[in-house]
Amino acid sequence: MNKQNIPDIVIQRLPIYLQALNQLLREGRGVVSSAELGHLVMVTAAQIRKDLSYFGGFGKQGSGYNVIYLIESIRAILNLNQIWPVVIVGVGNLGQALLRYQGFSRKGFEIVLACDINPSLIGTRINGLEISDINNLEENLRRLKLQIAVLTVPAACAQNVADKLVSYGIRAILNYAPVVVKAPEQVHIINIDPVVKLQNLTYYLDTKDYQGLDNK
Amino acid sequence: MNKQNIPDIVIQRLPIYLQALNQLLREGRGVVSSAELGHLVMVTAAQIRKDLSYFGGFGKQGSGYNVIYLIESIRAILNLNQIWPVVIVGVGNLGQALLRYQGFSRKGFEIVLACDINPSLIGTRINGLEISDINNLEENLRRLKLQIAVLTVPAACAQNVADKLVSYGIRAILNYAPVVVKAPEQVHIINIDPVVKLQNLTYYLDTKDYQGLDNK
DNA sequence: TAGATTGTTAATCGATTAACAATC
DNA sequence: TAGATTGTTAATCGATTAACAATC
Repeated sequence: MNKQNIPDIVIQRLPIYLQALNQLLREGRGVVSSAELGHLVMVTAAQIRKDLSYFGGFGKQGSGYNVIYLIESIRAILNLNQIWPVVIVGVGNLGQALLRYQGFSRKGFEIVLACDINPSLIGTRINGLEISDINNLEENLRRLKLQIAVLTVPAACAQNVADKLVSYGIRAILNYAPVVVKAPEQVHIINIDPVVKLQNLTYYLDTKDYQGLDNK
Repeated sequence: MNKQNIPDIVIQRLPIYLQALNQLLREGRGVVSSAELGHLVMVTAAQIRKDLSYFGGFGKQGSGYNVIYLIESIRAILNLNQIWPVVIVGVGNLGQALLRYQGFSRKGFEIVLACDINPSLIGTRINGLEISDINNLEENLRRLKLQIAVLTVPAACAQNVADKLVSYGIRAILNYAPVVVKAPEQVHIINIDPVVKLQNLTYYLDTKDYQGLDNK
């Protein structure tokens, strides 16, 4: 099975399956059927089986999937059997919060570098990590050989910073800045501007002062 | 045009178009073609025209779309011509960061309520807002008639808190907790656990200590 | 008018689901 | 063995793209 052939949308669902499987593990469950797992993550049983079948057969007819074995299998597929070092670029409110967030290290992502352009931040420590000067970014990235960057800079400089990150070897960017950041296709980018997500939700809500221009 | 018939995925793209259009507006651009807008947000020109056509015709043959008019049209479609009050539930690291984040209010989302279960937080102020007791959530939500909640509580209580939010009238949830939160179908939920997004990216990266179980 | 670009239809592409033989 | 559930194929469904008449 070739990595190229597997739809992105299948890969996107795997971490969610993993989340549910870990929950089952904590509850002491040994096996789970595609029907039950599907119920937990809100997808059909057929979809779960189809998604997994891209990578092989992990279940047993008649009983279902061994929870531990499926967890280990998905972790292997997603390359999660290692600690991934991460850089946070931009230590504003969001960047600081992510630095303090315990969830990353608990799940195998270690923030090993945080940088900013603000002189009053550079040299200070947050959660034990010293904030470095963004002007030393190239040197630091080349030394640490990082592949993953979390981008929490203002919109105005996001593309510029992203270009630099890519030229210094970054291969994956989690972008919180409110712009669509572009990069060569071998670089993977996920955009998660929270405002975009909220603006998506408001479409479905009742509004008090609707001033529509359309025929909705 | 019936709201039911429009694919969710179309609605998801509208805020991104808006983002790019606002950028064009700042640059002083008066009109833009579907080809150029598509280039900015990495979708085809045909898709932009198709997406917009669900709501009406906003362009002019020969020249393209008036930037200001299209911004106003999309804002109307997404119900953005009002300030949306929001509650943040759970004032840990992430919740605190979002409270301090300026991007929400700048884009029309005002955090009017923040609550937590931790007695040492309740009564303190962050960014001018007093943290309230989560035990008063029902009373506060009924009074403020909020429809949007940002969920930044630990995974273990996320579903429980979400159930309460729904029963108190919340209709949209932006969920940062690392679990798939379930709700009746008239309640809209977007999950944005950052770890899930990172786990998606690692699939595509080079790994040093691969221990695969599969045939990739 | 000539050139450009929309809005829309039909064709294509890809993802989801249903169904069931295989088999635990 | 009987019952259950997988893995996979084929059918269906839905989204994207190509093409072009309409028209600015």
